[in-house]
Amino acid sequence: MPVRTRRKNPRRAVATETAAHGHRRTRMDHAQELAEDYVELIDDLIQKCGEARAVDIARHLGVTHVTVTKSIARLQNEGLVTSAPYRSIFLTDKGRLLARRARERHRLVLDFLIALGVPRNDAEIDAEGIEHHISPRTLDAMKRFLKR
Amino acid sequence: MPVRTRRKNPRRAVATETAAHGHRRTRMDHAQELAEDYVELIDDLIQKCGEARAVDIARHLGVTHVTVTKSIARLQNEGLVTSAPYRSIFLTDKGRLLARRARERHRLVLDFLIALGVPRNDAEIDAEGIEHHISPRTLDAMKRFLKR
DNA sequence: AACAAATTGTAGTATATGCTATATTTTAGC
DNA sequence: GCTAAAATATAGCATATACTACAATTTGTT
Repeated sequence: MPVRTRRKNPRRAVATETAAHGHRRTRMDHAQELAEDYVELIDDLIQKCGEARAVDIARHLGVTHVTVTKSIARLQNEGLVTSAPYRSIFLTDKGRLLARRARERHRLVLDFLIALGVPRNDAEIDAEGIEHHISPRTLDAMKRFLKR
Repeated sequence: MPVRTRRKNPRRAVATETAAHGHRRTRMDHAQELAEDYVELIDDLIQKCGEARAVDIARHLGVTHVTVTKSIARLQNEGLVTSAPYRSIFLTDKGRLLARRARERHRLVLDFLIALGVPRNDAEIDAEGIEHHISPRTLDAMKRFLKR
């Protein structure tokens, strides 16, 4: 008595490959997500407070300072920030570029959601997660919507 | 020579707490994300193929069967699926409910992006990531947009 | 200058999610 | 029934990201 059926479906194979591609994109989005959040926040803190400290980043993200310290170490390995023990955190040119791109995308998604009729509070929270999953085509569509 | 400035800003403290809340929501979204993707896919496979097998799930998600096996074990611990060695995977009532909710949200976000003017291919990939970061208010706004 | 407070660093732990390699079980074909 | 192929399970490894506890350093106050 077979406990499962076997089906051969070449068309479904193609659909599956497409879906797999989509899921891989999502995982890649996630892998980049923390870096984008950090450099964006570091950029904000430098502009608003003159410097970025681990304690401020931790408060902003709702994690412990240990999590921030370890994350900063990884970002330094990726060439996005520079930091030294007990010193402020700085962005590299690469980090600043990523921060700018992230902020632009964040700003656009936020403006779009508000224009769509989402209350600002909800829009701000949702934009935080949505911004990392927007392809250029979707960004373009949101821009067109904002211009109408 | 101080290496950083100290600023006291009560209003900024409130803003930081709000931001932290937003980031926590995003992390909670992520924590739930894999479960939603799995139960939605399992539901799809059961409906379209009569059964859900690890090998099909792995292909669809673009991961190895080992990753699926471990993830299924976690979902079973969460009461979302039932599975036994070398046997098909089934959804529990709880899992079926989550799958339905996830699919509805997925469908809505996808339709919305297409209506917005995003090419279907991009819309499908973006929806995969976006669907997990949509609050009820944003869902409502998308529904209104689709009805216009 | 001394001391308290605040911040940062280190060690260790935990879970999630991904992989390779290999073993085991089930299914399909002959 | 036997064997090959396919699917699944297990072991071990890796990275990311989160925490607690405690130590070290810096900053602020007196």
